[in-house]
Order: sequence, then C-alpha cells, then structure tokens
Amino acid sequence: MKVYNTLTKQKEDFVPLQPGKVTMYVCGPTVYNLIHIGNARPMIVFDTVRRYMEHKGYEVNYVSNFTDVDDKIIAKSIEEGVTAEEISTRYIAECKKDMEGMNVRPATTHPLATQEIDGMLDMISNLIEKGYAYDVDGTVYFRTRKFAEYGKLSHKNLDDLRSGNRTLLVSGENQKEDALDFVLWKPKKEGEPFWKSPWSDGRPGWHIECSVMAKKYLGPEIDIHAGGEDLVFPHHENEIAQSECCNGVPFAKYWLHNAFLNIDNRKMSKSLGNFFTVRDISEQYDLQVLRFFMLSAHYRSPLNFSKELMEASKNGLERIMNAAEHLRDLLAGAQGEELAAEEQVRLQEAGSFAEKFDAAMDDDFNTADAISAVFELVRFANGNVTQQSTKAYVEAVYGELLELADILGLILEKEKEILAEDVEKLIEERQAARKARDFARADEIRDVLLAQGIILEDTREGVKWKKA
RNA sequence: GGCGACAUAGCCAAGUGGUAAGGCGUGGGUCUGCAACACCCUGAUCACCAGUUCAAAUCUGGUUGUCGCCUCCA
Repeated sequence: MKVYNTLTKQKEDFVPLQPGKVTMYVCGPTVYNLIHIGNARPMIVFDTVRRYMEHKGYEVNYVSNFTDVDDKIIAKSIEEGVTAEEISTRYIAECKKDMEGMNVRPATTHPLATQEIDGMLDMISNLIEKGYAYDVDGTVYFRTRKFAEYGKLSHKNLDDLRSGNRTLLVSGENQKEDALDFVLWKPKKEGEPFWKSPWSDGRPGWHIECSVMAKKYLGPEIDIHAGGEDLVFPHHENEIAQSECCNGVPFAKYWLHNAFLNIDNRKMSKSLGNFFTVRDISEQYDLQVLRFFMLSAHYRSPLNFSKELMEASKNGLERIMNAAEHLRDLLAGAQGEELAAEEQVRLQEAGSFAEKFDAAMDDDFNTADAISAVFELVRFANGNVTQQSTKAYVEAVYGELLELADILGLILEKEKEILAEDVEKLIEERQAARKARDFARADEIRDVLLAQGIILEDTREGVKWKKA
C-alpha cells in the first residue's frame, strides 16, 4: 500500500511502526457552529482510509479531537449569553449527528481539549525546561529558532517567511523573540474561561492540544497524522516542533492532507454567500450522497461542489443501490447451495473487480478509481445474475458488492419500511386493474401515490415502490 | 513578493512511456401496456508551443489559464 506523505512529497510504501497496527490522529473541528461541508471532507476521506486499513487487516486506533476552547467559541458564547461549555457541548452533539448521517464511524477516542489541560501544562513545562519555550509576562512562546527542523513539513524557507511576515499588530506579539515563534499558553482576558498555570491564569494555544492528545492516546510516535491541507502550516508544523522537542522522537511517520472543497471554484466563505453546512445538505439529500460525492475525486485534488454535481452523484449512487436491491430480490427466490460450473468461471470475473478496487485503494486511496470498479461490478451483476442463478452465486456477488461499498462507507441495505394500509390496498387495486388491462385506472392510482411521494415500478420480480 | 498544485469528452473523473477506465447527462435501440429499472449502441488524441524517445496525456523546457498556502480556517 502506498500513501502520499506531505513530509517527503512522495508516495511511500506504508509500513506501520508495529506490524498489524495503525495509530492515526486526525485533526477535528472547532465546535462553535454546525460543521460545514468543508469540514466533512477530511471526516469522510480519513474515515474511508480507516475502513480500508481495517479491510486490509490492520487494527486501527483512530483518534480525532474536538477543539472546545477557542476564540470563536468564546465569541459565540458571549453573543448568546451562555457559557463556552454550553456552546461546545451543543455543537459536538450536532457534529456527531452529522457524522452519523455521513456514516463516519466514531473515533476510537474523541478527546476534548478542555479535558487535557494537565497534559498540556506538562508538555509546556517540559519545553521550557529544555529551552524550547519561554515565558514573557504570562504568555509562553515556542522558540522556533531552537528547533533546526522547523519548516520540514511545509517545505518553507523560514527566512522568506520571516521577512514576509506582516507587522505584528496584536498586543503582546512584539514580545516574541522571533516572528515565527508561536503561543503555547496565553493569559485570560476578562470573562474568558481559564485554567491555572505556573505562568498565568489562562488557556492553551491552539497547537499544543493536538500534540498532547496524540501522545496521550496513541503514544509519542504515531503512524499517520492527517487533516486538511490548510493545517500543514502552521498547525502541523508547530505540532511537529512541540512533539519532537518534547519527546525526542519523530512525531508522525506519514502526514496525509486532503485538498479543499470549493464552491463554484471558489473557496467557501460566509462573505461570498456560498457557505453550506452539512445540515443544509441533509435537508435536500441523504448524506450518503454527500459521502459518495466526496469520494468521487481523489482526496488530494481540489473538489468543486455544486448542485449539478450532487444530482449526478445522487443518480450514480442510485444505480449502485438499484443493483443491490435487485440482487436482494433475486436472493429471496434463489435456490441452490452449490455454484454451477459456469458460475464458478463467472465469479472469477466478478472477483477481478474487487482486485481492481484494492489496487486503486492501495495507490494512495484512489477512491475515484475504486468507485469505477464498483460500477463495473454493478454492470456485471445487472447482466450476469438472473432468476436462474443459484443462491450461492447470488450471495457471492451480493456479498462482494456489499463489502466494497462498506469500505467506502456506503450503506446499500435499506430498512424495510411499512406502507400505510390504504396505500397497500391501492397498490393491490392497481395490480388487479393492470391484470384486467384497465391501464387508465392503473395509471391513475400510480399518479395518486406519486402525489403522496411514493413511486411505483413494475419489475420482473413484481411491483416495487420507493419514496421520492 | 515567496512557495506549491492543477489544466483529460457537455459535466465529474481515473490514467506517470506503448497508443484514452468509470459515472452523470445527451441521442438512438431492446425489454415493459406505459413509465421507471436494466441492457446494447452513441462521445475526447488529453490547454498551447518546442524538445527527448522507435513510441508521450504520461518525461524536459517555455507560454497561457485556474486555484491554494504564506493570517483564524477542513
């Protein structure tokens, strides 16, 4: 399996630190509002990475934080006149709902920054002791010049960064020894939440939390650290500095970053009015469609979002769902526990799609290519599985389809819904009318049900219905 | 200003040296009372120019264009 490592700017063979096990840390959202569809991309992409790793037999310890102390959360709490905790608790719950809708599995651990303050105090103290950090009037800064490898992840020329650095306007910032030094701890302002520390009553800087949580839950050295590409600098660069100076070992072996999601080829922003929350999308689409859409491009390519593309994704996903449903129908009536000779041959062909799928995923998680293998399997199933097929054969093909879909986090099984009694009666009446070749009445009933949001389809296996 | 990415059919999107996957959409056909599903058929020489090579979408150089990071940001 090859993965693209931002650190080395190339695809590398994936070799975990411990055979059979993968430790993975993914930077999670700051919970000051409903998550937007941009937040959803790393969630979906790295959830898929996790699923594929597990499919390959790895035991994955997956940690993703919620940042629950931050300027924006405080601003929101002041705006609403409630505590910061109330804001973060609310939006963590909402985020989990959205994740469920997108079929993003809960992490092994979802740590909260506010629950890890002690660990942060320890790490900051350690960095000060070693000379990697300094305290100026209660604010603690990381001394970037002391860490020779600073910049290795983002491949930046630090002198350019320094000279290009804008004037330090923020009060207190001019106390820094170097323009690139960043905050580990900052004193509270009036009315803000705070914790006691040797330096001041205050709160941690943004970067320190991830270093601490990754270490606590995964250890000082981890396999994969992932997040959005905007986090490469400064967030992940700073994490490396903190963790490696504190722990004395390389922090993460592989750094994975997803590209941004754009709207009409522009970055999503509130000021442009092209800002969508996952919740907005869920009002119009099953969030599975959003997931399918996100996986239709490679995670390192920018992806453009639009209504047209969502429609296309919806139709494409429906094709896969239709095939699965068709197979389920065939399975219900199929006989024969043993494959026919011809079926054994055909099944090898079907298996080639799973091989193609794995080959695509092995190549830096090429989900777009993997999806094409799923479509090829769908076409195979639509054309090669019939009412004459043995049960063993139908099961094998159906099982393969479900397995591939599950790696992508797509749920093809539908819960059986029960129709109201009067609707059932109308459907029966329509079947009778069709038998009597009273098509006018049959079509009339179909229109009546359509108005109720129920679509009827007459198939070889009988009448089917679905919600519009 | 510094650094970087990308440019493949109407749309989306794979494809890093050997002659263009897949999906959506369009049009035609088969099946079905019709519709839907499904199946078959339908489409590109890969931004432009030059070079390397027996051979390039794929390598090199240049041009044009789009985008991102350098500041909170997934």
